[in-house]
Amino acid sequence: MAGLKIVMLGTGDFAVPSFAGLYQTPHQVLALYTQPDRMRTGKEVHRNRMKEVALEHGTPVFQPEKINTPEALEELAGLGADVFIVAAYGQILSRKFLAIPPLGSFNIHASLLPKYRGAAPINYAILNGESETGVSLIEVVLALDAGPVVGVVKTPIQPQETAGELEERLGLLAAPLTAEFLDRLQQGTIERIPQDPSLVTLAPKMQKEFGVVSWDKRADEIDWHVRAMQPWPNAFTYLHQADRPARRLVIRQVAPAAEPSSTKAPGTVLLADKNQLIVQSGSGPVSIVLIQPEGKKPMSAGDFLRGNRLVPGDQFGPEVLSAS
RNA sequence: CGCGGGGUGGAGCAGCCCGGUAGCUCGCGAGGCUCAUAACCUCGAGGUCGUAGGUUCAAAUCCUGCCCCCGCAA
Repeated sequence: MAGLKIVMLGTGDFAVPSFAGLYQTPHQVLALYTQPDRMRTGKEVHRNRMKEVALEHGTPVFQPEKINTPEALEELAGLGADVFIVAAYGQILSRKFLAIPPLGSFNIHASLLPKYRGAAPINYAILNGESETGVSLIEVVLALDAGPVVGVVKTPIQPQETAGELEERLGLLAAPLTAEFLDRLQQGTIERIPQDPSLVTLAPKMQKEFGVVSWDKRADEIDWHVRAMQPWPNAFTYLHQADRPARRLVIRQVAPAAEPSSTKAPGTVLLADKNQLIVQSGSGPVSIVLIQPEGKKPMSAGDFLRGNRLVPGDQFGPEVLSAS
């Protein structure tokens, strides 16, 4: 039996293993749809690894500005695909889009649906201190990430895992799930399990302001936050010292600490010796492990303190401190 | 041509504006002190100051090109 004819729609690195894995299956990749190359960082065009994979295999690449225009849909329909696979594509799909493939459209989503519907499921799973997450394969319906689940794989979140690291791991887990699903789809043996509406939670897109560290949270919550914000937008705070302008600092890793106990305000530097930088949180001290000043690479607290004299009483906090 | 910071012994920084003997906190090595130590004291090794050129009696420092790293912005 010949394989299914597939059109892949995806942009993010999360989708790469699943996409590349399709070439190892009997199924046929007709085309890749991915976002236009307009994302730029400085002078360089942002790398689109999905596009690179497609080009390596001689697969046609389409990059319409809007997928839902009549012209784009007509072009898409003309490919004659059996099924669409969507993963981190970045565009909302219309009713007419969904009507095209005979076997349907399926989305690879990086959470255990119905938890964390939306653009940033991985970030929210870590932010909320979940112990477990995973990848869900769902049928695409008009409501965002609301379709029935047709496949799932779970994995524990590792103690120091950042959102970027977890995304990479989930991307790898998604590949066999997707390949195996396509076989079942062709055999007509898939099972659609509806999502329980009472368990739905949302994970809206990350924004820069989400990176601001709230020192009045618990130490473990600050750890979750710092990990959830990587690699973007990054957890950041401002260091306020007497007679100096505030400095913006990215916090890359923290760890709850045992000592010293203090009743100082959250954000207050409690200890700054040669190896340790300890700050008061909303629930005891928290140790800053890796820190990154503007224009510098991440460095250990010890390295940072060698070139930057901090004393107990210095304040971490928002850009402008409220009067104490 | 989006804005900006940086490249100084192994690490993190100062010095640059106002050119004139390479500095600070650590690390490393030797010795000392100590019951002992990541503590303390003494001594020491280690640097083409990113790179190419220019100005100058003299350049880490001023000027120009280039390379590399990073933050913001998306």
